[in-house]
Amino acid sequence: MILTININGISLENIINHFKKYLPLNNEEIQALTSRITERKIKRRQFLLQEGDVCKYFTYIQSGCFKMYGVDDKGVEHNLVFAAEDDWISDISSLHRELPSKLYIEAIEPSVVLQISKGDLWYLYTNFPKFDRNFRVIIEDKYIELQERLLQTFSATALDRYERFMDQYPHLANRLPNTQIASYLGVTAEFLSKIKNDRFKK
Amino acid sequence: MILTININGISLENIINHFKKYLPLNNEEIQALTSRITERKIKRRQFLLQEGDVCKYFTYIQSGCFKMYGVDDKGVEHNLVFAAEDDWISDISSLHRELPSKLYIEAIEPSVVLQISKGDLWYLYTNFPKFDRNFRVIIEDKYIELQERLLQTFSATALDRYERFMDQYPHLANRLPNTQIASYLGVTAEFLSKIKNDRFKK
DNA sequence: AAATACCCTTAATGTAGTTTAAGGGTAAAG
DNA sequence: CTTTACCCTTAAACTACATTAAGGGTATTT
Repeated sequence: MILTININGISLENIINHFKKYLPLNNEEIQALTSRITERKIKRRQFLLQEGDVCKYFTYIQSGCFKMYGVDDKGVEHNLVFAAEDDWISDISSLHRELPSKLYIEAIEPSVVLQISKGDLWYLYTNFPKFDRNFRVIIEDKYIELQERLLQTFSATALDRYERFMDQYPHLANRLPNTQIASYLGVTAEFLSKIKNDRFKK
Repeated sequence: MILTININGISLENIINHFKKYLPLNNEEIQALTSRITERKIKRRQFLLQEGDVCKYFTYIQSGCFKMYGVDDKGVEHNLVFAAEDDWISDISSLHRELPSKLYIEAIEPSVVLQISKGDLWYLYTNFPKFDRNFRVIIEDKYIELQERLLQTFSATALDRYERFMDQYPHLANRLPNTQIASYLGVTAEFLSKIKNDRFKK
């Protein structure tokens, strides 16, 4: 059978296909999910979350690109993650504990997102265990990424980390300015510029 | 009613209480879990996992303490996590993907662990959704910890990170040698020694 | 009791990455 | 068409941390 994949004018095809990579949703689960989703269009430089706010949503990105970052006491931004189309972004710490976030989530490009509120997400978890399963696997994959990155940060040079980033995230590499990549790698834009240049001179 | 909490001479009280912090297990779930658990006594310096091995188990620590670390191409160890009693440890990446691990898990103290094999864990996930839920929350908490640590690594000095570690993990702080803490903080033991001393001289 | 293996510290020297400052490029906004 | 705002690069001085080397302490092994 074929399902309607536009409800209230919201295109839901992407998110439904997204879950097919895990345990695919049945019609009842799709209905439960899609009736709890809000679509938002986000402009470049617009924030989904700012320091001090409590994070209210788990956000699926239909199109566009976001960065989540913290700002240190000198005012320097440190990018924790990028997330583009068909990915999730949220400050899970703030969402779970309902405490003010220390982070910002900001659009790098004009974007369209689908958001689920914490209450709705809890409803889905409680009534449809498949969401527990799917989000367990999603978060496990993110945990693995983060752990590999932490190890790299300790054990590899900035150039190694840069090359690995370019290999691992080709869909991000060519649309992000070097300032943002530098902040993700944990170096200044000046230093990134230097090591990229040194590499060619060899 | 009161359950037997020793099966085949294995003390299961701790792990059952552990799950009470999340969604507590009912008798059927306890039975399913405990019949799939293997107890092992581990000596100091003994490995649960070595680089090149495929990680086969999710491990609950009854007593003792472990470190998980990677070794860089210069042979230097970098501690990713410590885990002590009433905590879990595993290389989730290797466990999931069934690929050789790049990490070591080594006992820092004589320890007793309860292990669940990947197959048994998948059985529990499939037949008792509560395990999906509980492990989702467990891994989410670990993700939050890791994310905070990564941000700190970028934005705080080694002294800040040291003081924060001592505050946050008092149950680890006083039983770990400084060499191990230095490796966790991402600095050399020599430098840690220096900054601790500089602090007092002020 | 001696020997080995860790562990902690101090200090000199070396280096990866920062800071500051400056100049030039390109895209968006008026 | 000009202005503003980012973005990228170069280069010099600076700083946080690494490396090497050495000495002393304490626990574990022989």
